[in-house]
Amino acid sequence: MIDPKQLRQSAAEIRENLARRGFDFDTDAYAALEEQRKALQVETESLRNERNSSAKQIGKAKAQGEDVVPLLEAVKDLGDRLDASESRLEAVQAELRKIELDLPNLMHDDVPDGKSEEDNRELRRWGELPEFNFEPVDHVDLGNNLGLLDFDAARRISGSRFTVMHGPLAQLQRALIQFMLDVHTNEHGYQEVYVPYLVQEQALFGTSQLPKFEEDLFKTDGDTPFYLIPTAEVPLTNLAREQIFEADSLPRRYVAHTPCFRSEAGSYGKDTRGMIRQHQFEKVELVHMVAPADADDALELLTGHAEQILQRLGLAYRVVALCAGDLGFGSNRTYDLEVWLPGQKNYREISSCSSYTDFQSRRMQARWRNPETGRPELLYTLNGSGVAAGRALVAVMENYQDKDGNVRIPEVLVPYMNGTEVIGKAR
RNA sequence: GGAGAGGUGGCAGAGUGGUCGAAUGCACUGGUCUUGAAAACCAGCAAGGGUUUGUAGCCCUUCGUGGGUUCGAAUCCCACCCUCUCCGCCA
Repeated sequence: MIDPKQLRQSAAEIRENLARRGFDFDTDAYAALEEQRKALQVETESLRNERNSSAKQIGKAKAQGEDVVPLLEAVKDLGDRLDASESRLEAVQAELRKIELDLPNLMHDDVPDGKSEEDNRELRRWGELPEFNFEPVDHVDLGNNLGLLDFDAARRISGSRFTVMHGPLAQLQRALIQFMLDVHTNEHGYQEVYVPYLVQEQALFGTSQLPKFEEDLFKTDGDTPFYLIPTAEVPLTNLAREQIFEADSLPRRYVAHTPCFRSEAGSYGKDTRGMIRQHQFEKVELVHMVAPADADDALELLTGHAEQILQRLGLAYRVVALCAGDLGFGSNRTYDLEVWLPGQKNYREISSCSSYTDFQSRRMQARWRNPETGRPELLYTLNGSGVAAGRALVAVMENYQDKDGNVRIPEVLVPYMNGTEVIGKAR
């Protein structure tokens, strides 16, 4: 959520900033509502003030044994006037809130112009593209041939966009997760956290998946429904909900491995082959909570931590800065890591690292105590995949295949595979 | 699932209809004292929002959550949520 105060004071600049995303902010409608809000709020609060002071007067009079009947007479209709004023105020506030919750975040000045993915700016590449003296196949063919990837079974159990993996392949994904967690906790200074996979509405409001993107989420039945987390960003970032952190406890860096659940509504026909886009996938997520002045550095650091994983796995990738049109709803700035997939002869997103400024923390009331002012102020949040385990598995399979259809294990993972160096055909 | 107890400020803990945003203690911050520290003493110390040039002043809201009674609710009534203890069940 954008600061409502800023929304009132600099509506024109905000509209321009959001227009770069292709978002049309109707400032006139907002200003009109805001004018009503102000009048109604002033009126409501002064009525409440009146009520409070007369109640005190009555109390005082009663204590002194005076006749309170005339005083009661004077406040007879106050309650009704207050009720009317309150309900009009609430209606206007609800409309304002609806607009505010629908507004995407302001963008960083460095976000490149552009409408779609094609306009993203490539920042750098790392690694040599692997060369094969045979025609490399994709992970689906590899997995099928090895007898370790079973989309048929997954379809019988759960339908499309699910995967069943067997033996060493299942183990390889676990090895990847374990490796990533070890690097981030032992070398990058993250605290590992175990979090709930089912969360309530307010958590998703906090990180801004709700109210706008409900159709992307799986939801349970019941009076107080749960949502399955689409990313560990939700529970991790909400650790700061309604908290005030001391300055010396920042930055806070958290890492969690969780499964992620996404309905993928609206992506019918996209990435239907293989396990690139699934309803359920494993991810290692990184979250930073920082003082505002440190946010720019934190994004570089966070991205670097995710890059470390790909580098140690020996996977070629590139880093792109998302353009205005491709930027996520709540993001102020995003770097995507795209890994090279020989099976697709293309770079595919494997990590997305975003800075949210105070967009999420305002919704969560996540604060820190600024020593310069002595007051609680909103902290800044960042998150990024470090990295998506399902896609990392795909990348390892495709990049490390040989002409016989075996998959070599990257050196750093061998210890996590009990010494196994190659995955061959199952017998 | 059954029985009981309870949810108040950073923590502990008073408060059962009226000047209560809330006693007291601890913690914390500043000061006095001291060579320094401790102790003692003095003072300060919740959050959100509105108005406003204002981190000044004034005002509103908040005692688990939501409703109700009342001129007035932390306090009374109703519903819900959560925590703890015991019993049952259970990975």
